[in-house]
Amino acid sequence: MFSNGYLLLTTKENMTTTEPIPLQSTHRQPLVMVDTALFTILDQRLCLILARRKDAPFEGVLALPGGFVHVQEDADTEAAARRVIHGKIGIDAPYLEQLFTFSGMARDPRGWSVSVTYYALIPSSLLGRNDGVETFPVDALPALPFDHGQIVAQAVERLRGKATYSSLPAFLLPGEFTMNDLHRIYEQTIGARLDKASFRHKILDQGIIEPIPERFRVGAHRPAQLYRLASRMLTAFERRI
Amino acid sequence: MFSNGYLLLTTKENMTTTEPIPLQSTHRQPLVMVDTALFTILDQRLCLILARRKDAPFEGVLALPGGFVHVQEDADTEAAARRVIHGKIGIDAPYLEQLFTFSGMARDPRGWSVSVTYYALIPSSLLGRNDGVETFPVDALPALPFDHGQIVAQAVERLRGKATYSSLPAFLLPGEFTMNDLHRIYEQTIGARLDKASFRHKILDQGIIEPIPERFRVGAHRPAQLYRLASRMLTAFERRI
DNA sequence: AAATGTTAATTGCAATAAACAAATAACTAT
DNA sequence: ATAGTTATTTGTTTATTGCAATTAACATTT
Repeated sequence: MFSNGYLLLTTKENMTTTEPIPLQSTHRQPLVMVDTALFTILDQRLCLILARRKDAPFEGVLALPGGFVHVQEDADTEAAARRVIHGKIGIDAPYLEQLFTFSGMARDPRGWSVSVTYYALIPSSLLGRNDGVETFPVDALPALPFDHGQIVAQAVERLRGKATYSSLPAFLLPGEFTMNDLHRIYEQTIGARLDKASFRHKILDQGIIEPIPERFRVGAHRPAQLYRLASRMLTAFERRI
Repeated sequence: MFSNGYLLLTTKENMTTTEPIPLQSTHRQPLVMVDTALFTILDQRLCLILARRKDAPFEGVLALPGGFVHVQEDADTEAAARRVIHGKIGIDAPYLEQLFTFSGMARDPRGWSVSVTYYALIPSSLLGRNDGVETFPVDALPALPFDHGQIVAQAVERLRGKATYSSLPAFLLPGEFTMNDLHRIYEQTIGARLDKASFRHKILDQGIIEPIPERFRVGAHRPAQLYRLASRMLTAFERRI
């Protein structure tokens, strides 16, 4: 059957030649769900988007948006996460990344379960009015059901870890922003002070943003150069905006 | 029922007061398994431990050690991974970390599945003789079944990413090692040349290892100081060794 | 015993990057 | 015009890193 030694990846071709194996685990299988930590910036503070649960357990309680994985419909758990996010706040997240998979007996009163968690960065400009959706600064969250507190803690840690040396926080901003906007966002996500001059150098050297020619934000001060994410930083999705 | 507003975490206490909710997902649930990428150093090369599969599909083919999650027995997926590793090579992995959760229709001929993957670092000194277990340099692997090639690629990437600024590679070494041993391991895992002097400085400044007083490795050269992982770097498990 | 070879460990210096402090620029509002 | 506000730049100082050369402590060979 495997005369060529090894098979690399199960493609659709060899799936049809492989007879379907109805093998089931001899053990009861857990529930598989996805939960999402959605970050945004409001009033220059790093915030989390929470939604009131529609079903038991914890019906009506604020929690991370989540749901079961739909084996028939979802291509994978990331697709499930996108579906959950779209269903909850009506938009596609510009930045979405798998965080961690939580599991065990204790996390859900329904029993042993697995939750594949994702975190996403969402510019507040994309947020409309949504029923049952509320935002909270990450340093002033309500108590959360299940192990969602743990999930949030890990999401914040990951975001902070990545923010220091990547373009991540820029995804929390709208298309145009000033150097100071970006500076504030980085300070918020990292949770510490950053030197303005050094920050400017690092960001520009890395080439993750580019100035928009002739575009400035005016006000009671020297006009501020407007920047945008460098085109090479954008996903195919973003470029379409 | 939730008169105090919110519940933080589902503890054993409130699990008994919460009536068991036999709620099931309205959708068919996927198979949940764990797969492990086990790294070790042999002949000063970064290697991966593979095992021949005992069951269909791909029976007899070399693959990442893995298995189904046992809802009854496993505390969580990490416990399942530890069980798999122990069953396969008979030891507990000194360093074990969750890598990524792969999912979807295409990865397993049995249908839609979820694999929570882990990677582990195992000093070759702990490896005994094991039936059906073989090691391969990561840059000379056989073709692998399922999506295991992808899993390995991601594991190597993660290891390389973390190695640069952490104590990770030190877990691939036995209890005592020289600065040169460590230097070689870092070069292997990172896959690039590192300046010896700078390396020495960085490692010692970070305090991830400490010299063992009065202990040297002798040979046809100036005796080399022996080091060990600084005690604060060790897990509770490691300290017992 | 002296010379040689080998690897360990240290040192010095140039290049680079980061942190800190301050000055200057370009406006608005009064 | 002047004061106020924020943007941007310019130095100066302080680590960090990369590279090359040097010294140390042996074993081995002659």
